[in-house]
Amino acid sequence: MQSRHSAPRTGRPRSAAADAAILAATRAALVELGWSKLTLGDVATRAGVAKTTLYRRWAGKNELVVDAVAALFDELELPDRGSLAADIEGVVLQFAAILARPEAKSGLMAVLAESTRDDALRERIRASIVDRQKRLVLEGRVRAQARGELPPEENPESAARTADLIFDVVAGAVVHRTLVSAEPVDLTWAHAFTQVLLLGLAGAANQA
Amino acid sequence: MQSRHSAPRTGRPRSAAADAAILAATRAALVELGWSKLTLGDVATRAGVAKTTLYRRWAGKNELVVDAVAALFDELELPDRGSLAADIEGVVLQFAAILARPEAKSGLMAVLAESTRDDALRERIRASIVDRQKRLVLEGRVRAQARGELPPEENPESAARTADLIFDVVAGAVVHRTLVSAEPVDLTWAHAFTQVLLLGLAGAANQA
DNA sequence: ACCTTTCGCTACGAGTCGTAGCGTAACTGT
DNA sequence: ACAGTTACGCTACGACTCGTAGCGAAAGGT
Repeated sequence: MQSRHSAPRTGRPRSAAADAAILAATRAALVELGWSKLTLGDVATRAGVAKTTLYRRWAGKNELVVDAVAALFDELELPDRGSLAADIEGVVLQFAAILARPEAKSGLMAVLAESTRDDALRERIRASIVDRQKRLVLEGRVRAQARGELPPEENPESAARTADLIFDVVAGAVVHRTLVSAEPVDLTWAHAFTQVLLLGLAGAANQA
Repeated sequence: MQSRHSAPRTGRPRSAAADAAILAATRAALVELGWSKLTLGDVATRAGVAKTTLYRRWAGKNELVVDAVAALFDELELPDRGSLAADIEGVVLQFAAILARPEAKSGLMAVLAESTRDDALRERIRASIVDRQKRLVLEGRVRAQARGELPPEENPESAARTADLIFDVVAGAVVHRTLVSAEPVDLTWAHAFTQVLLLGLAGAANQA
């Protein structure tokens, strides 16, 4: 991430191990303490680095937690289960499994809350977390079109709007179920949800 | 809320005006500062009360913000627009209008984040905010059944599961659209969303 | 009048924040 | 090998917030 400005070629390089240790320590602190009681000094101690090192790399708590949580979403990928319905179910379960982890819950929601007052933070979240999920929606559609389960899109503009709608519905429902309702996203729920979504989209396409 | 233990009949009564001033000051502080930079001392100053008064009534920042945000959801009600689809659209737009306010965004998300590590807080949120929304789903179904738009439920258990699913999808999608995608819930979106939801539910009911 | 509870105010130790300064460590180009 | 450059660990610091305690005064009930 910080290689946006090509790294300086001279001087002592930043320790990649320290980066990993800090992010791991941040996640551990999120699990034990939650967002509000997490202190940067504590994270530094857990990671075995000096507090100043932490401040040299991240501007503050928000940015640090975004990076720590973003790593959790690296494992997200679109499984090929043979049908569009099964693919969606797989993604829902995968996403839910990540959200079930306490560090993901408390960390992600807290930075989202802060992002309402900080556009730069929202952009960081979008780039490192949200877009990674959105990509799955687009890939899933392409794959379903290749299978012949979906017609090729006629109007690219309305296709983009539909993709956005799907994304908000899927991610929103899973997050709400996990976080607000505090009930598990199990096979039963994922199946019922997927069915409603697919039939709704099919019906809307027929009516249009 | 604090009348759970019937108020003591003797001594100086608590000032109701102070309660209102504190909650209003909390919302104002949320707008200006956001969650993380909101301090109880600042809220007390804004409300014109002593900091100690604040601590006598609320255990901490979490509980205070929950009450302050909960008041925003008092205006939620189910409009009678003639059809199930129109009713749902109305609720979606109403809910979105509340969520669009900055104090609702930052406050609600922050306490939700904290509630992942505090069961008592989650219960408080559920009682004072979430259930008020959920009630609308149940009322909407009853009204639609009276209109003949929905069949009377056969299995009360599956009916409860369906209501939970609807609730998570509606609330989740609106929250995600507003907060994560950071795009407005306008008439176009609300209409498209409602159509997908209703057609999906109808299709799922036919297949069952 | 008397009792009870709340209120505003002040003061306090404890903890966190983010930064500065310093000497040392690690790596690069000549 | 050596000088230049950057990262690191450590310590110390003022500023701020936290949550609580103690006090006298205010506001109500009986």
